[in-house]
Amino acid sequence: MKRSTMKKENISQAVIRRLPRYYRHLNDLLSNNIRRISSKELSRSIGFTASQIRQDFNHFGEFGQTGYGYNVEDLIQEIGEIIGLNRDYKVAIVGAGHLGTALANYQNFQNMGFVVKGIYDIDEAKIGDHISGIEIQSMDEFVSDVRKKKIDIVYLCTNKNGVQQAVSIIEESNINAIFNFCPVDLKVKEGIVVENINLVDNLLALSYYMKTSHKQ
Amino acid sequence: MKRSTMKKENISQAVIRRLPRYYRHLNDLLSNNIRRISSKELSRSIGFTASQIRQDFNHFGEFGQTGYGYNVEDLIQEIGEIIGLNRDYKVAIVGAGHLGTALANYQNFQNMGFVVKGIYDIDEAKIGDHISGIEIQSMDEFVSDVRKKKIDIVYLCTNKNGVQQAVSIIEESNINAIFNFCPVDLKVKEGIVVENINLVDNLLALSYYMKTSHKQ
DNA sequence: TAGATTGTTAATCGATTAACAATC
DNA sequence: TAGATTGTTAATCGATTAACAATC
Repeated sequence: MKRSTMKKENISQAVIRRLPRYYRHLNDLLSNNIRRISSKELSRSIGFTASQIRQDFNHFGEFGQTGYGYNVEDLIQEIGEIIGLNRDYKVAIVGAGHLGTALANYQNFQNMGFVVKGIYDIDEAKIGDHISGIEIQSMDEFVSDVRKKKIDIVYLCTNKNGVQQAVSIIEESNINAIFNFCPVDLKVKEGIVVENINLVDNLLALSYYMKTSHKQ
Repeated sequence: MKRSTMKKENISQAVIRRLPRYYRHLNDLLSNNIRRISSKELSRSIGFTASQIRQDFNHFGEFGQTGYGYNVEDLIQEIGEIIGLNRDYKVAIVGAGHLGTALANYQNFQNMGFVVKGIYDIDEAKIGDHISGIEIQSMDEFVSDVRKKKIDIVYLCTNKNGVQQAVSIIEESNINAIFNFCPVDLKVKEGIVVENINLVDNLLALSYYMKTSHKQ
């Protein structure tokens, strides 16, 4: 197998969004002790076409072996590196409400190497409390504290009113990735990557599909 | 303006996923007292092309007026109906962990008419506790209780191990919509609509884009 | 009326699928 | 070797964008 050559023409969103699916699915296969798989078999279990699977992988290198298929363990390693899972990430949570609390306790993130190192809020009443063993600090300390702690990512879960103020403070720090849970189209300065989770949008899509599935 | 004729050829996911964006954005415009808008102006503020906006709306009817544009209020009403917001929905939460608690308290869902009416868990220790004023009940009571309460939707937020058992129980009830927060590819019987939220997938996509935005 | 803007058809672009030579 | 399966090019499909006649 040729080593990940990272062609990187310009890989489409569609491809990138499938990478985590591959990663998760291949890990499931491995834990069922399946150590080798063809695109055809993988197609059957993951639900993408074999053609698409081969196309997807080929964006990043030649991971397979003609006439043999793919080594599951190697493939997990390769895709993990492409995604960026060959390291840990330090996380700050901004907004210590119910959602912030849930994310601080969310094991599936920690298991992937995303470790919460700080929690911040503007509400004086909350400061000093602990969530998941971490003390809630004031947003006044945010910029200096995240620099000290070398934080990589913010999980943004303030309420709607607090968002833009929080973003301003985050922009003052050296953080360049925001995982945004506020139902707002965030405006951030260049160089900051934003992944928006808009649960309301998803719920409304579900609502639409409920109606249509009924009818036919 | 012609009334929503509901052509319903076969509307693509891409279009449906934009509907909540329109709905949210138009409400923002209305609260800024903008009562009339052209596809061109809307394009500038929402970020889709004017052409796409007109195409999208035309899947559902003729909502505009030649030479004038669209009436914001009417458009909100129309899109709301298409999404299915002209009614309330009764929700049951399955899994009373941190995430279930956050969702029970999430005002943005309630504001759209999705009202939590029951919370269920298998953990005996939690049963009888209250979240957001609602008593946690045993999953043993689920089927009869959701029928009694006329529940429409389940927010599924058990841990990974509990998922399939929970799904079996849900399938016994008359519920046909699941908003799934478990990082698992759910298998459900036909007729049940599933909207999957996989936060890990989103976090991994963010991780990928962090790397690539750095490099260039 | 003249200008603006829709609804809709046609053109373009991009992503998915099919096909197949290369080769393990 | 024969069978299997990749990597990759070509064909197809679907979604987005452009263009423009109709008309308010």
